[in-house]
Amino acid sequence: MRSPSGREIPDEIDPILEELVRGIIGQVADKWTMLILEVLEEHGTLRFTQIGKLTGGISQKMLTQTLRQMERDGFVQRTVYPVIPPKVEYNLTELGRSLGAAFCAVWEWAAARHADIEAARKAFEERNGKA
Amino acid sequence: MRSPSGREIPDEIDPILEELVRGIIGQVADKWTMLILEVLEEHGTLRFTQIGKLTGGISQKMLTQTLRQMERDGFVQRTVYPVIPPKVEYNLTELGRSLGAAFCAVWEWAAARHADIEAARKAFEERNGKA
DNA sequence: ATTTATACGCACCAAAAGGAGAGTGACTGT
DNA sequence: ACAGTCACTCTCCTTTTGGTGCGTATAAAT
Repeated sequence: MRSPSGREIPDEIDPILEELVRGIIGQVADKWTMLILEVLEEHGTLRFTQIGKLTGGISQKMLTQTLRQMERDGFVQRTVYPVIPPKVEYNLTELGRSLGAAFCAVWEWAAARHADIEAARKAFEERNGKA
Repeated sequence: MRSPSGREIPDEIDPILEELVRGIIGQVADKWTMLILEVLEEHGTLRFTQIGKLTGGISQKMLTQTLRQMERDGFVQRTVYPVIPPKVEYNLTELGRSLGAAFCAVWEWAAARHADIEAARKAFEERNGKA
């Protein structure tokens, strides 16, 4: 089967896989996850507070939560040094890096097409905003 | 600048573009948006209630809301036939189809790597679940 | 006269997400 | 003795999200 655009669309999608994939995308597309992914890609290995500063505006709660999720999913590696005061380092795993690479396409699409989207929004407003 | 993975990372990202792109991805990665994108790709032109049935489990409120958003952003075209009872048809625009294509990479990544993710989750549970 | 069908809008409510700020444990520097 | 550091955790509190059910217009069908 082919879509009107001509590109291939899987005929039947395994619903279990679909559910799982959707879940993953949902998490990954999360605001903080993407930001953290970016800063870790740029800076390599970082510790907790550094990530917090570099992402900017994230609360400690969200930082911990997001980092835990990413660790759980195998995107980041968490290294604890048993010193005092505590020291914990975070860095991307290969899986995490491959995720960033996969999302690059969406990034590029959004960068290439955002003008079209904004134009569509303007047109929409004009049609429905004041009418 | 290059990431440890060797793939190119944009050096400086325009924060305005970044914000916009993040917003778009956030919306698009939404559960219902993705589902509707899929059914419209598969079935071409559909009307309101048909989309509701095919997506399965969506409330009318969310269906309307998501569809409006997609129309606003230029992903779907909405055609109203002034008949009674009302008839409204929806179909993807070229922009909508290109969006689906862009997300394909993420889909494929998730499909290819979901086993790794599940393994990571299991390992994580074993480390932290009972310990 | 009443029911049915369609594509919604609106008001209300429950659940979830997320922010703010205080507390913790143990050592180190003053 | 006492404040400072780090990586959290815990408890409120507010905001957001999403579901449910009701209302609506109008013509055709019963």
